[in-house]
Amino acid sequence: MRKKTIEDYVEMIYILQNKNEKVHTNNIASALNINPASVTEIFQKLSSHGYINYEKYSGVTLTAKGKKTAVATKKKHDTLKKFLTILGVDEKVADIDACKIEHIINSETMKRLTKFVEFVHQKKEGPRWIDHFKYFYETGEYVECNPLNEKKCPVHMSKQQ
Amino acid sequence: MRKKTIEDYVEMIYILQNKNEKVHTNNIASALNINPASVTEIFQKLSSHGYINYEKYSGVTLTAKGKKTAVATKKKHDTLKKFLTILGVDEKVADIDACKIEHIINSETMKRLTKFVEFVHQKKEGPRWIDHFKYFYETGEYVECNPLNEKKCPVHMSKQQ
DNA sequence: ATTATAAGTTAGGCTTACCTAAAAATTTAT
DNA sequence: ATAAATTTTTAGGTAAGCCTAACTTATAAT
Repeated sequence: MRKKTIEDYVEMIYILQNKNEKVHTNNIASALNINPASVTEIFQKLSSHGYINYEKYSGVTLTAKGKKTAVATKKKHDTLKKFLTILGVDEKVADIDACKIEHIINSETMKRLTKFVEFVHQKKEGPRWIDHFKYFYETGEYVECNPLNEKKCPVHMSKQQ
Repeated sequence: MRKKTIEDYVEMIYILQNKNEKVHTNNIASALNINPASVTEIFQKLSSHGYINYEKYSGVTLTAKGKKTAVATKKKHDTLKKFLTILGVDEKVADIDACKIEHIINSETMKRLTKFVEFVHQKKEGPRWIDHFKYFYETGEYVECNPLNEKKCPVHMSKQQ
């Protein structure tokens, strides 16, 4: 697997912290599939960078700074996942991709994607064009359609059975 | 800058190869902002993996395998960039992000994005909802609109002045 | 309370992707 | 055709991010 970033670890600590009070090397090690000894090193690094409170042998908790980073990262993750899901990407794949993209994406781009997700969610049933996109994706056929002849439109017909 | 992948190098060799016949260490070194000595090592690695034809002191050319990888990578890059541009991301930013995402994105996700770009480009003026998205992005206001009352719609009105 | 077990840490090692400095090969200028 | 300049390679070094094995501390069982 790819080298993990500080964000990966902080995010995972955040997730685990919401289950148990403190997070221990073994929790992280098994969650991220690395050696507990490596987690100790990572704890030392995260601590020296001010992301966590760390006392030897007693687990860690996030500092304010760490929590801020974690929340921001998780938010990016969730938004990316939603975004990919809107396009029809399988949920598991969307999750994997979100986890990679969240660390490298530019904040401007992220802002656009966030707004896009908001935009799509304005109507609870989602905009009409999404059905058209999915139809295009499945069949390769591009169908023009507007509210007037929706009844005649194969995209929406198939939905109405 | 981020660690470069094999794909980064192969892609860059491909780009430079379309200008000059052969590609030399210095070309890559200055294009990717790394030391020429490092490029020699990279050439050795790429050669041993069958991506390039490499003879000491005489530059490199892509093998069939290398070219295939390069074309595939560049295609991903271009599609990602187009995709982000559709959402309104600044061209330079889109380029930077495309260059990172192209190496990590899942092929299923890539397929969706590719289809999405095709979908949007079916109509040369682009679909109506994009204007609505951009309006939403700028103003925060979500405007419902369909072809019937387009004249009354602030999104399209502002376009018609 | 002592011992066995589990969890966490340290020390030392490996690999990768870079680097610098110096040596070797090639190209250019006279 | 030789010397000078440029390009490329080699050799050796560093930092990051992981590893294993051995040691230390903490926890649980009797």
